[in-house]
Amino acid sequence: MTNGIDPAPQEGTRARKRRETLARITEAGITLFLEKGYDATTLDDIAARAGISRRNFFYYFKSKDEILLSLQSGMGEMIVDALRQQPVDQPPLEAVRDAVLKVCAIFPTDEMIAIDQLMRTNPVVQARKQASMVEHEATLYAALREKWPAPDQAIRLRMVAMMAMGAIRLATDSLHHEGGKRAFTDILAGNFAALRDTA
Amino acid sequence: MTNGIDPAPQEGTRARKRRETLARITEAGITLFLEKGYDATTLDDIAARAGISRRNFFYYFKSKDEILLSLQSGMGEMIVDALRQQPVDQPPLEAVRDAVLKVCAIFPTDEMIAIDQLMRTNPVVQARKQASMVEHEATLYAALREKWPAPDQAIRLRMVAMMAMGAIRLATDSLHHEGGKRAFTDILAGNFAALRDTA
DNA sequence: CAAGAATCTCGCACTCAGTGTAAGATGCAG
DNA sequence: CTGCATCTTACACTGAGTGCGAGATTCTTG
Repeated sequence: MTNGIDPAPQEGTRARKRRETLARITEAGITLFLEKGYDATTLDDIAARAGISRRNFFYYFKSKDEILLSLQSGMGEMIVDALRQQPVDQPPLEAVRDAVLKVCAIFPTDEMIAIDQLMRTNPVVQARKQASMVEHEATLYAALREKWPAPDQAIRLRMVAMMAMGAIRLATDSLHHEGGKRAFTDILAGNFAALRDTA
Repeated sequence: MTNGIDPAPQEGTRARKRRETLARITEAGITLFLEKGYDATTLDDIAARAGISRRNFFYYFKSKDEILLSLQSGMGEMIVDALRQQPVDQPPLEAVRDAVLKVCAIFPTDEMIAIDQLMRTNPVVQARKQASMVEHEATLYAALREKWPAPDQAIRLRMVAMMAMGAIRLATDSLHHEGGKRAFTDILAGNFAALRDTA
């Protein structure tokens, strides 16, 4: 659940203010979404609470749903970073599995459920979430190709990226339907095991 | 690319008119989208061309993007039907592969490219398309469970459904980037082969 | 430090998708 | 024929997102 708001070595006034405003908008959005629901929360509400004009909201986010989407926008890069640190002598699918498990262990399960719940209330948001998974899939595929550049591996690596992101997606789905009985990483590990046994 | 407009044994005046109006709206939409682009086409344009009021459009479609989405809404059911006719002694992934290949052979490649191109022009439409793939995935999973009801197979079958729909999605992606060099079914078959070799 | 560029902020006016309502027209079943 | 469900329309409204232009703030460079 990382947005692009965290660190900043040597940042000037401008960068600091931007970061702060971004954080204020995000917090205002999440709070109001949880309070009155996604659809019932207008951009006027969010802007007022964040202390900015409605017009200026669009200088920070392209659309209302980006507030929620930004919460998981960092995941793609995090997985890629973790993947780069895996040994090369592993089979690709196992390397990705280990990387994904490391990254997902960071996110608190209850927070994931809350955000997921929120996204399910609006079909467009839900759809964009799936689309962002597809983007992460593409990012992951690029990283896999860097690590295993042999051309005859390309199709296989594309499938690996697809399966890995699919495993994550189905794990969040199970998490939602189980309501938190099993830990996220356990479900995820089970999915990867099923993948290996299947194909 | 089947919408719910085709057959109708014993249909009354009402059902016939509804079918005709639905077809007129769809045709008006597609024509205008291809002519002026998706975003530049307003619901007023579509309604005028289809000979209905703007308000009445929403009696046939929930939203503008549903015109495009409806073009592939039948695919899930078609795959499921094809799957039911596969022999049971096959491994699940192979049964799904054969079913998918049969269904996809029906759709003309050039039409698929045209619709796909259209959808790529608008991020929300694109996102909803991915979301509809996820729905088809769920439908497929349900059908797989019917055919192989053993409880210990459940997770595996969920992965199979995910991989199959993923293979289709990545095939349309390749189709788009290659611009029609290879036939769709060839790409798809290649993807399934890569799946089997990988996991 | 001064001046100009780049970034940020706002208000206003506008387009368009989508919804609520209420009233009229048309097809259907008893 | 008559009541009921379906279809159709016009009107008014909310809210997301964009274009524009003008003012303020921060950064950069001479």
